[in-house]
Amino acid sequence: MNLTVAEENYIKAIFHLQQAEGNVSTNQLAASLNTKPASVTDMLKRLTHKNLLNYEPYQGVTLSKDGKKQALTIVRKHRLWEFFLVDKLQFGWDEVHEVAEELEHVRSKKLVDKLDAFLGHPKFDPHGDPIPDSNGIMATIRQFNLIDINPTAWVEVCSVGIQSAELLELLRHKNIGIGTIFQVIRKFDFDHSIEISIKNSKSLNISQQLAQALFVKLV
Amino acid sequence: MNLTVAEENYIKAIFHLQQAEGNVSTNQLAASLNTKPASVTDMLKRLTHKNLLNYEPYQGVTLSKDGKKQALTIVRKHRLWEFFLVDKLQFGWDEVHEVAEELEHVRSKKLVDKLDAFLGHPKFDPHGDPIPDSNGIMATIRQFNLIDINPTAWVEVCSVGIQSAELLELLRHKNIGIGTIFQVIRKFDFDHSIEISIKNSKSLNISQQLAQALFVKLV
DNA sequence: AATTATTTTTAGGTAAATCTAAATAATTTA
DNA sequence: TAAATTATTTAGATTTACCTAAAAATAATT
Ligand SMILES: [Mn+2]
Ligand SMILES: [Mn+2]
Ligand SMILES: [Mn+2]
Ligand SMILES: [Mn+2]
Repeated sequence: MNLTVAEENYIKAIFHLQQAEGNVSTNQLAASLNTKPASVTDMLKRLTHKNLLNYEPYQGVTLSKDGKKQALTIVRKHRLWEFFLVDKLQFGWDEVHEVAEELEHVRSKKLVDKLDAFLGHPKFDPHGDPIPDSNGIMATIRQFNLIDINPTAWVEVCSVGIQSAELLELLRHKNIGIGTIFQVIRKFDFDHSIEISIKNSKSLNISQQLAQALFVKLV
Repeated sequence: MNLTVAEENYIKAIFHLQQAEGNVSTNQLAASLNTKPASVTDMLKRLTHKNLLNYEPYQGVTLSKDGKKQALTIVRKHRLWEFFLVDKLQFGWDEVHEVAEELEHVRSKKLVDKLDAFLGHPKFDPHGDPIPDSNGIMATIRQFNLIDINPTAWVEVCSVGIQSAELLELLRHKNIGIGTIFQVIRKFDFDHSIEISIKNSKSLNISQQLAQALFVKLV
């Protein structure tokens, strides 16, 4: 069953929204897709008719088993292309989302799998989000917000909460990226800033705002 | 002025058809785009209104200056992606057209130019067709059909007239590809087959059908 | 030149994906 | 719990990109 670009965008949006909050509302979808609630209702009916959603009028939606499978192949394509753009074409990770938003709709199983192999079967995209494999299975690691980590713990940066150019600029300046390993040294109550020490390197200060944008795993 | 996928496909089809025969007819376009003449007329009006065509009812169309510029950026994208698929992802050149048909519509000047650089600014696609540069300029070499070359001439294969898997299979078997250099030794009147001799290698026979599918330049 | 055949356009219609405005359902507040 | 507010759906339009059937223009044949 072949989906249109619009249908795929809806499926993907529902997938992401339901991760965070279970049942997804019409208004949430309208906001996330930059469209109007009335348009969303139309589309929900169409996707329900195609058995991709569990939809109860006025009660919001979730993806059906089929819908979830579709969503995972779109997410896989999106993240593989993002990896390609950053790793091979030298895009900054703040520039790739828009382009990947189009590339994710190119239909060719062979293309995706060959791209995956060409890239060396990456497990995470440039923002640290896991890439589903061809069976829709993706790594799930226990992530914590840096703001919640206590001193002396060693951690590895595994994703970012925001993808702005400004964040990227700051991280580059501080020499921090996905995969960087460091130890939390101290937390300051006054401004909630954090002192960290990057593996064999000098220690540096992380502001509250920055800490809130960084997700790490314990190592 | 941003074109839809359908509009881009029309512009590109007109570009290719007018190369061969000047004014392009409604029926030619309908055949080439797998659609109906009535639909073509509709679209011709829309594209004319956007100043991309010179269209005189009942007299066929050609691209305007603007239309030609648009066409060249689409052709550039199509051929760069084909090169990418064959050179980096190991597709056979009979498999790439369909996928490139979708990839060519991804809108990002930056993407195209970075892809071009990543690929090493290739001048020809896997079928031997020239790739326009970012200004729309492409190499033009004087090509001849192998069937028209006379004995003792040295030639280099520069493109193929057909892109079938069957042709690719045969060429691989004979160890011939784009760039292969050989000498035409003899032509046989009975079956119009040709004896050729590949540079430092044994001589071999090319059937009439094969010769008609190969385009070469004199070296 | 008149007839026939072919090509192209027009007329009228459909499905997808959007919209605005109005109606209805659900939730919150007083 | 009744009224007010908010969320969602329905009704009715619009645009794009197609379609079929019929009319009109052009080209080819007697
Ligand atoms: Mn998208
Ligand atoms: Mn990402
Ligand atoms: Mn195309
Ligand atoms: Mn090609």
